[in-house]
Amino acid sequence: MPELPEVETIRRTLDPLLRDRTIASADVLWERTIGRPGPEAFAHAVIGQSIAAIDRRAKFIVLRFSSADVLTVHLRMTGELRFAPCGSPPEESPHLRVMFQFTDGSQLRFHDTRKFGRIELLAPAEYEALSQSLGSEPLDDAFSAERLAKILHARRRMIKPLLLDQAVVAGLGNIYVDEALFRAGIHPLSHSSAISDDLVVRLHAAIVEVLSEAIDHRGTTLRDYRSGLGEAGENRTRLRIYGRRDGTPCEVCGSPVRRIVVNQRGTVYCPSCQPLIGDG
DNA sequence: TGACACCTGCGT
DNA sequence: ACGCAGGTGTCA
Repeated sequence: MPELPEVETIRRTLDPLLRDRTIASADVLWERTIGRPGPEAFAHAVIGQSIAAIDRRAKFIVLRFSSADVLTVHLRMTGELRFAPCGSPPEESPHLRVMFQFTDGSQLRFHDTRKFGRIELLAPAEYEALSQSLGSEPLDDAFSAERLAKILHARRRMIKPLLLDQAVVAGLGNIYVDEALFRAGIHPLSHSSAISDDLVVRLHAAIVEVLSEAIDHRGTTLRDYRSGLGEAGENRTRLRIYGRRDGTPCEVCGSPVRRIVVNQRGTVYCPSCQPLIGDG
């Protein structure tokens, strides 16, 4: 479900609600949701931990405990993290997978229809290793057009799979890659090393713009995504290419858009606005 | 690089 | 009944 803008929106909504709260207990209703250190050890180890900060890295929500341990949440396709104030009605959803109870009676609930989401408790060094394995944060100042040019020109890969690779650029997913390539006028099968510096500048600007706008509109809700307060995002109407059906007219030039499959991901582009560069 | 696995639900 | 879905990990 969520890409960088959705995860960031959840982080922002949860930040003031979770900060300084202390976990009283954790219930694991679906064991495979918990990776390290395993369901029982996890439920025990989080008791008494208090939340010092909530960060985001790539598509991970990162709860930093005052102990320096780190709880990571990856929502994968259908995960949802929701805060429930003290006195909220009990959970009735059959898709509740993990529930954290705080000492003041409020709760943090992890729902996940498809059960792909993962929660882990990591020691500081383990979290560092995870973060090291991920690529640039596209909204950091360090992610410049020059840096993107180095990344693209150093690899011989198709541009779309490259941008989806979290070890290269962290946080992009299927929606925003298609949107950024559309805005930059680059065919998704273009060869990364053949993209000119001028086009890389356009692509860099498109990535930053697409992600920033989506955050401004609190994410894209297609079906499952909700903020930490259960609200849908407003970005869907701003999508220009993602999700369009094959043959429907391009919003810019009117020629029919194409829908293809790239690495098992549905991919929409306009053959007229997005010419192929290199072999693809 | 691709095929498949992990899962459930929804639209056609 | 079938295909498809905001993701990623692991095989050959």
